[in-house]
Amino acid sequence: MYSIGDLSRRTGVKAPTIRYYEQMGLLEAPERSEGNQRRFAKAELERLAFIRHARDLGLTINSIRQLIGLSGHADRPCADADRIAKEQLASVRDRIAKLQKLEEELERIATCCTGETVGDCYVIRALSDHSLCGHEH
Amino acid sequence: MYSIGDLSRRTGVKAPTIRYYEQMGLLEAPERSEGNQRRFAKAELERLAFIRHARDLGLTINSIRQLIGLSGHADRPCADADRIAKEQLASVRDRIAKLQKLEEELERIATCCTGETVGDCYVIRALSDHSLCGHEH
DNA sequence: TCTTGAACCTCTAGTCACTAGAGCAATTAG
DNA sequence: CTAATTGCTCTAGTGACTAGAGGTTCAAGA
Repeated sequence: MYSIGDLSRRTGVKAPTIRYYEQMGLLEAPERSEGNQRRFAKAELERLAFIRHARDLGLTINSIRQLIGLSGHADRPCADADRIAKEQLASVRDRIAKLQKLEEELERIATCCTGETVGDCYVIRALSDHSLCGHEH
Repeated sequence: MYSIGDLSRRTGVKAPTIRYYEQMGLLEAPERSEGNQRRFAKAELERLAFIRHARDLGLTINSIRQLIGLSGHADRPCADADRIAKEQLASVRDRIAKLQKLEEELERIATCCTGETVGDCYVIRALSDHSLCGHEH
């Protein structure tokens, strides 16, 4: 039996966040002590590790809820779980591509500023004038 | 003189978002028609394009407010503008690095699932078990 | 056994950058 | 002149937490 603080230390998830996950239905309401404090079993520790891991991978609370729903039915085809992971992968790749364009452009903007005052600052001119951009966005 | 809809079409920023920017102090309160509708001058169109561009680059509303503050004083050194751009670049690079780790891991997870049912689904096992990860996160 | 201080409880509100909707008023095209 | 479109303000919702108030419980030392 772990207190919320134990769980927090073991998983690196802050206590208010654990309560939030419970509220969002990712964790089941745990047992309580006589004084109404949460007492978690090992299964909950493992589930929280799962949630933490999935969040680190960028899955939304909703996706995680779906995965938890799936894992309750070990006999069902795993195509859904696979689909969720693939969707997540696609979205991550998309975000990377967008950020790389930004990187390129910010690089140009931030390294080309040779002006002494704001009046001739390349940063500000580049932000004002889209035509200075290397590409569309 | 542009209506809010004109401005929206010209900059690709939705009308409610334009009002929001005004409320946040990024745009000055524009003139109004007799019937209390916003009428924007060309300067506001340009400033909105600036804001749009900066938002596309991932700058926060706060950073943009700072830049707008700077650009009002064309005689001040542009080191601040430069710093804001550099900070932004660093944060973008950071995000890219993190996402690339995720990509790697999701790739492994999503392409290795050969199980037929959730019970032996690699996706779910990998999410539960951090030790299956290729690296720390 | 008592006491102290840390950890815990619930509840509300705040964050960011919008977005959606209700319920009206003004403008514009035919 | 009328109908359709566009605009107005205001409130509330989003996601995933985080912070704070104001109170209760627990565990360890004296």
